[in-house]
Amino acid sequence: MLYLKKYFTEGLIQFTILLSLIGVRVDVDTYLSSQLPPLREIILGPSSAYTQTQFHNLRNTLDGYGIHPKSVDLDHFFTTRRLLNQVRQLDRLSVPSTELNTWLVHRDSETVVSASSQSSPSITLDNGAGLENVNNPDATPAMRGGSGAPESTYNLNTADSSLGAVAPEGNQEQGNRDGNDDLTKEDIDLIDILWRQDIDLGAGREVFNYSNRQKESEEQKPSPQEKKDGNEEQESWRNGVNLQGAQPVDGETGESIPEQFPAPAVTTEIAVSNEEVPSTSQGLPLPTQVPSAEPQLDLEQQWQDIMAIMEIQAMEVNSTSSDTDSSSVSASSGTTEANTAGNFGLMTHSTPINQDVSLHQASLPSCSQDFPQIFNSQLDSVTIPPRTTMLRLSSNNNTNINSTFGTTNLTGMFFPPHINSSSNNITSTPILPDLFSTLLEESMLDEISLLDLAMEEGFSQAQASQLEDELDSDSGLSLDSSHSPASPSSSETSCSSAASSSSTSATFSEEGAVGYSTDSEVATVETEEGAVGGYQPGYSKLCRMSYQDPSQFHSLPQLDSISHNHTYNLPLSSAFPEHPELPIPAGKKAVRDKQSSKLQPPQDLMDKHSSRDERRARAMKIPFSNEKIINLPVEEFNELLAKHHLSEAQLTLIRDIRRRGKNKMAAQNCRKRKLDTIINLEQGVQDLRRDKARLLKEKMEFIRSIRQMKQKMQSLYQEVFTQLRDEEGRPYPPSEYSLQYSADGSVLIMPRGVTTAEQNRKPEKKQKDKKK
DNA sequence: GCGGCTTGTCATAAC
DNA sequence: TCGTTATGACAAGCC
Repeated sequence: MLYLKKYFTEGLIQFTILLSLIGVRVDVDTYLSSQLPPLREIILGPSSAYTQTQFHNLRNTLDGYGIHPKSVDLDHFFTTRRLLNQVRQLDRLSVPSTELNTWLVHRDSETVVSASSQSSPSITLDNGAGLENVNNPDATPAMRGGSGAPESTYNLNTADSSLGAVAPEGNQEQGNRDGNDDLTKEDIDLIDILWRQDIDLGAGREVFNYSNRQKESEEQKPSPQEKKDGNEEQESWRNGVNLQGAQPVDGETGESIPEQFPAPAVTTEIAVSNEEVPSTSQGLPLPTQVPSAEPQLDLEQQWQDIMAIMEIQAMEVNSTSSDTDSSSVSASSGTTEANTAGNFGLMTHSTPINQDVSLHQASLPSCSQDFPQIFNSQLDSVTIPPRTTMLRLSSNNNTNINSTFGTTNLTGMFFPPHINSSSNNITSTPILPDLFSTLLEESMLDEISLLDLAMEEGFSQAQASQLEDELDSDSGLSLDSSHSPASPSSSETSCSSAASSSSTSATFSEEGAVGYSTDSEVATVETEEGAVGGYQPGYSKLCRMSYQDPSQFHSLPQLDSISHNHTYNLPLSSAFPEHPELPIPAGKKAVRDKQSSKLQPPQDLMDKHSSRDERRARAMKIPFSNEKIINLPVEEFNELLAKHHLSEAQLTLIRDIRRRGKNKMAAQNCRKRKLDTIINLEQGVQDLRRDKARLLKEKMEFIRSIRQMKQKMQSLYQEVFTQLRDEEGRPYPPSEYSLQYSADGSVLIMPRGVTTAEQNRKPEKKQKDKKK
């Protein structure tokens, strides 16, 4: 049950993100209240611990004490909207939505047609098959019996016409046996769940409680009439959806609801709109990933892969920026040729965002040439191999989705998020490497000429030297701006990679942050709290991932460099003479701990993993846990103290524990905040450097343009001067005369050496108006 | 042994 | 006044 619940919730979160990315308003608050630290931190980003918060005030707004006010779990409550906005700004995240978009909702008429048997070139069926293969490559009817519910959510290509969306392919076989309408009750139930999730994203989490619903269904089962009623009920709400119009919109979420075409056409294609109806089911599909061989290759992993690819692509794209721009523009304008976009799989994936993509004609260009195999293995099964059919994008019926995913966003999708994230100027940022290289070249090539120009054509010495300095500084700047090892971008990238890879570990901490624990987790924390008692910047300061047991990461090569194992919470012989232990080297110590743990009684084992205060509390026989002592609100804390008759020493210890515990968390928060500040400052520096580079480039362009104008002016001057004749018809020798421009626009020919004062004194002496 | 890093703790100011 | 938080400083432990 927890298993299902967890994956339902994860899927829902991911689905929510996808919906957000495509512009559908989703109230995440409801869903983010679940305890999913890794996902949450990946999705939501920085912990609230980075911001100063009046926890006392916020506490009153929290529902219960399940989350300690200082826990980073509080993120759900006061950072959701801000982070949701950030998520929406992450164009890169729209890539997975492509996957979503390709999940065709298609409905056959009453007849059940096997996807594989379809001769129609419709991508729909293939997609459906692909989806099934992807999500459950080993899917068999037998297996389906075990996890049929989640699987069924993936099979979008079957023929449950009433739903128009969800019916497992596997169930097609069953349907062949039992008839199309003979989906198992579980299937219908699940479909019901899926549908309700989709149309009512504000639903409580109990909606996803499969067993409960199963119970309900079982209660309904006995009576065929009731069953029939249930079907009618489903039918009714389906109809209700249909009645909402061509594009029904969920009133609560604003999400569009898939169109239901009443006509029993063969392979009726449903225009996939932004609503991404299918996504409805997509919230659930995630559970089906569970039985897959590598469930850890989830969305985050794919995103990280994509990010890594895009970083490479960004470089390549920069070399052919014009092509990129054109293709991206064309893609966004809805006149794209898929083949053109095929070079950029990500962009191609973004195109289905257009709601009028006809999936019947849609094809997803192969990503194989651009995507590593790791991603292909995920994507290819979802996307269809290159087809000759092209992605048809209708531009006449686009909703605001198109405005949301305009050219800019599409452009932004090609570049690493860390580049895009820091600047409002999305389009300018991606060309940074190119810009710098250009600047370098231009700097080198033009430096001399610019200085010459400055000297010759009016630039002061100071200006010239300044320009020279700027050019020099720019050169150095370009070299380190994007490769700074300390830059947040690289850090984030590697960190994200580590985080996503870390997701392969099945033992995620359920806590929000290392060192933070809720009361409900006291038991586990007390036993599991070990080496990492607090904030581990190595893999949590940037990733904001939290793990209880760092040993889980020792197998991860990405984290090899982060092998700190500060066992502060392990027994401290120095602090406790009563437990004298010789210091043991960490490596051997771990081994020894492992070995000794088999022999030691539980009490000793607990001591091993307890903090000093915990052991003190045990020694003093404090009747409640340290977590309670630390985390309880003061009222409850005082009540707790009053309830037990405690000695003065015990009370003192308890208050010390509380003070130290709170201070420990405060210190962790403080350090996090510091780090975040540093990271933000680094980001700001990079932004400023980028701005400086841009301004320098503009300046150089201006200088060049001024130089060109001056050259043009010089040529005109020569042309005019050579045409001038004196009273006798002889040309003026350039060595003796020059043209002077007066303020009123007139042009005077003056003997060289004549000062301006003289010119002012006798302007009429040799004045000749030249009307050009 | 030394230096760097991380974490816990204390003291103190501020709210 | 009390409780809590923030933060600098220090120490301990690990690598």
